[in-house]
Amino acid sequence: MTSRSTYHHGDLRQAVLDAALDVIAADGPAALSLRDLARRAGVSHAAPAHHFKDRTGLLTALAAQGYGLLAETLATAPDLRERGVRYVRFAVEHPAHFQVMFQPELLRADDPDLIAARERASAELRAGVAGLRELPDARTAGIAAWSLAHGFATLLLTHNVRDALGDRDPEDYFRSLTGLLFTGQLPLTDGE
Amino acid sequence: MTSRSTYHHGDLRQAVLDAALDVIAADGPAALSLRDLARRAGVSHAAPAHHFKDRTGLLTALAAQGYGLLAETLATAPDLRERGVRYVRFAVEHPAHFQVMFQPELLRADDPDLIAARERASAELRAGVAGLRELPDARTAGIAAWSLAHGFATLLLTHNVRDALGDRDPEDYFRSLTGLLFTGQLPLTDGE
DNA sequence: CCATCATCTTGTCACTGACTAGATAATGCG
DNA sequence: CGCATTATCTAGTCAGTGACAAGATGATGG
Repeated sequence: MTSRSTYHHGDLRQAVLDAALDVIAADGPAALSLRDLARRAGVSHAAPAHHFKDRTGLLTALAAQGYGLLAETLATAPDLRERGVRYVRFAVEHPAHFQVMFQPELLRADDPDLIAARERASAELRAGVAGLRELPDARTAGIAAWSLAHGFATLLLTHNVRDALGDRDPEDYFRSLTGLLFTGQLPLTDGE
Repeated sequence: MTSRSTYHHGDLRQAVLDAALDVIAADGPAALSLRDLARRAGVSHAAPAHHFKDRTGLLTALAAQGYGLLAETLATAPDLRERGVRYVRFAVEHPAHFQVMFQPELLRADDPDLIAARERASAELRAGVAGLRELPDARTAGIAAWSLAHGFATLLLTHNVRDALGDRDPEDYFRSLTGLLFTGQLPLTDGE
């Protein structure tokens, strides 16, 4: 990849995005360097800027891509619990996307692609509780379910549930979490 | 603060930590520059390095401080629900600490102070479910409660629940979340 | 066939983190 | 009290980075 016969790369945009995913998954967004990505793709140090304008542009493109993937993943889930499971699965399978999506300081908030993709994912999240008509406040219920899945996914990626997990599959573990919570087995008060 | 009569600053360590909290709360950890912090404190660009070794050292010190604060906050909570509420409150009142604490790539994982402080906070989290003797698996219950609080706190700080929140107090909203979840009002399957 | 445009290169600038050597103050030990 | 040791801070330097500008190369369409 270091030497190239053609002057043009061919698909530099995707090559840079893929390389960025590797770097971020390994060492986080802070370790990401446009010049390093350029070296990996075998192009000059300023080439990536033409596709993403700047560092923020690259991260914004990644986040938009992530929201798109998440929306796809959620779309075909049969019920609310499965939506949660797929949310967790998305975080595990696309850790770099997930990290970038939820660090707004790294992104250009007014980017049209980002806003559109986020809205698609958001609609899928809302769809998960839309059918629960007996609920007084579907939106609050949605936030509750989202919080649970997002929190577990985040703690998973930040290595905070390793001991509890053991060698169990994260998705299975999450299923048992929902079972514990939603059946009212966990009392809130008078614990002692 | 720019000019200083004495050669020594007096309390440069805390001054740098405080300035770092401001920067991170405003623009995230990525916007943090040791040289900028030095300028704010009115010292030379290399002075902070003596207190924190490097950038990672500074962030690790912040994280350790954060875990200490969190442990203190949780210690006096009367029951599990109130522990969750205080977890959310901590995230709102100390957003910079919270962000840094849960980005392991930014930290020195083997730092003794960090490990000790994290263990103190972890013990307080476990204490929240320790009294629930009727539970088959207190550890899993702890992860469930932690996930919910952590997820809500994270979504709060990343501006993902603004619309749902309106002008309500985040803590109150979280209380209603727990009420909704733990009483089994939210069916998991057959949503449609 | 040529004009236009997208893509890539080269060169440059200010800024940053990390390191080194040396200056200055505080501390403790005889 | 005097002096050595240590903690703290300054000044200088280097490689790496993001951003920008100007120009080269190749593709595309009228």
